[in-house]
This record gives sequence, structure tokens and C-alpha cells, in this order.
Amino acid sequence: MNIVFMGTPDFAVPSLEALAQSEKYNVKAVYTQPDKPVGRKRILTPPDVKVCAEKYNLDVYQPTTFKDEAVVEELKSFNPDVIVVIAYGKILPKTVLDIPKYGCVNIHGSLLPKLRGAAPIQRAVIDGEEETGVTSMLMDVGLDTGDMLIKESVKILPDETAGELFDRLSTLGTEVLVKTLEKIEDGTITREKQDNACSTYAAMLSKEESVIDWNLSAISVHNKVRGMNPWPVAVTMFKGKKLKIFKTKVCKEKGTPGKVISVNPLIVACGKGSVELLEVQLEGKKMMLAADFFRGQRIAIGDFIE
RNA sequence: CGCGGAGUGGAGCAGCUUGGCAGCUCGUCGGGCUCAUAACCCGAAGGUCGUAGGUUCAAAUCCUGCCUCCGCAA
Repeated sequence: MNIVFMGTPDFAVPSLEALAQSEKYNVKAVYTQPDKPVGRKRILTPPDVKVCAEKYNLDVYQPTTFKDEAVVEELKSFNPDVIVVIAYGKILPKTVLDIPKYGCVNIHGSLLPKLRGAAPIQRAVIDGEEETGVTSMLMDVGLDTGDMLIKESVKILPDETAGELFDRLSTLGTEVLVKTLEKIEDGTITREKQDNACSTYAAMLSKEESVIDWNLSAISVHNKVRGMNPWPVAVTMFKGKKLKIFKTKVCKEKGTPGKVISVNPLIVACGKGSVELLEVQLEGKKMMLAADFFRGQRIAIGDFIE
């Protein structure tokens, strides 16, 4: 089976590895986003998928657009039976969707039609969902609106971060992909239309919304902290400086929202209940345990965090 | 040359402006108190103050180069 793989971040890597290692699949080409300058020094960094592809000596293509006819022709030349798309980060036009014999299979990190869009995994955590999953679908021109093929669900653990859930769903996504491809190949795959009336949209996360509102309930704050980890990370202000909060624990103690009501452990009151800060990072400093933070910063009960 | 913060015993910080025998909160080790303890009391060990030079009678502190870490921006 000829396959063209399209993906960009680490989430897509296990799936690519599974395909690259399998005898049944012939990965003709790997498409990924162009290398991008990263960090303070703007070092040109290849996407995780590219690094993985090179490990298996697969051909890598990094077009900036599919509107270019030459790019589409090149893609056609691989004669793909299926194009596998996982977190590629580009919209595929109909001219591309129509190329493979069996269509374009996408692995999406939610139980469609819920949480269509860019950040389904993080949104599930932020929204406090107790269950989410992975859905494989045949892509159409809409945003995650294609017919569903296989769906698998998982429980979201109470203290799980988006990053941890990412890892689990990445693995589950690989299993779903393999199953989906097998069924496509032996003709036993079934398609199910999405019920648009039940759909929700998971917008991309932004730094703007990473600011914690201490007036919200402890659960809401905790969910935000989890869902924003590892990026963009929930932030608050402490003595005029930005304080990133990586991990928290829900507590019952009450107090004025934003007030430090305990130093060891370090507990901050919320609109309803409170949260214990477990791992934080002050602007210009490294991430550290709350115990180290309050020692160095001389935090006292009654101090406020905004 | 994008803007900015920081490198000080094992951890997190202070000290630097106004150079002069390195301090705080913990941890560790030993001892004590206690039914008991992550609590309390007594004592101890542990630091070429990132690195290379410079100024000076004297540098963690002032000046210069370099390395590393981090926040913002992108």
C-alpha cells in the first residue's frame, strides 16, 4: 500500500514510526511544515516529524502551499493509495484530497463531532471533560467535518495535563490509524456521518487566555493549569512579575480570591475553594517546586497573587 | 547586534548602588526534648561567589571578553 504521510509535531511521530516500520506500508513521501526559527536565538529547527522521517531515510517535502500546481503534481507522482494526515497544520484543498485512491485519512484528538479544530486535547482538559478520545476520518474540505471511521475513547485523569494526555492519545491514535488502514485495505471499513448539530469547536490556545482568573472556582483554575501545560502555560502575576504555574492541586480551604492562605504547602484562594501550587516558574527563573519558590521569595500568608 | 532577568555551600534566595574577614530560609550529619513527629532546642560539616583577564593595599561587589540558564518578542 502506497502511503504519503503528512504531519508536523511530536504527536504525529509514533504513527509515522508505526508506518515506517511496517512491511505492509510503503511510505513514499513525508510532508511536513518548513523548518522554523525557534527560541531567542532563532535557530532554524526542523519539525519532529522531519527528524523522524530522516531517521528512516524517508523522503521529506516541506512545501509552503498546495496552491502551486507543481507541488500538487509532485504529490500525484507518488501514486498514494492513502494520504495519512496527522496534525499537519495546513488546510488541504480538494485537488489534494482527490488524489489518493482511498482518500485522505486524518487522525483527530477528540471524539468527533465534539472539539473539531486546532486544540481538541487541551480544550478537553480545560473544559474539565472526563472523557475524550481519538477519531479517524476521511477528510473532506471542511474543518474536521469528514465521515468518521473508527473512534476510541479514554478517560481523562483528574490531575492529568494536556501534555500527558497528548502522549496517551498519540499512542492511541497510532493504534486507531493502523486499524483504520487495515480495514480500508480489506474493504471492511464503515463510514459514519458527523452530526453537525452536536459539533463543538476547539480554538487554538493563545497566551492571552493563559492568564488565570482567581475569581473562578478552584476546579476551573486547576483545569486551566492542566490544559495549558506544557504550552502556553497558565500565568499569573506575583509582585509585578509573571509567574507561570505548571501544576496545581485542588484544595478546600477558602479565602479572598488570589490571597495566599498557606505558605507550606503554598495555597492560593480561588473564587470557590483554593488550589495548592506545586510547580511554578518566576519570570527569568527556572521552573521550581513551590517549596523552593516560597523560601527564595519570602512569601507570607496574606500576600496576593493576581 | 530584537528587549529583559539570572549564574553565591545540596535547594531556593540576600549581599553588589556607597569594594574590606560570605549571610538568610531550608536540607544534610551529630546530640537533646517528646508516647511520637515533617514540630521544637543545641551543635557541626559543606562555598575557587559561572569563567578568563583588568583596576586596587583589598573584588561576590567596579571594568572588559567569553560560557550557560530563563522571561518577553518572533
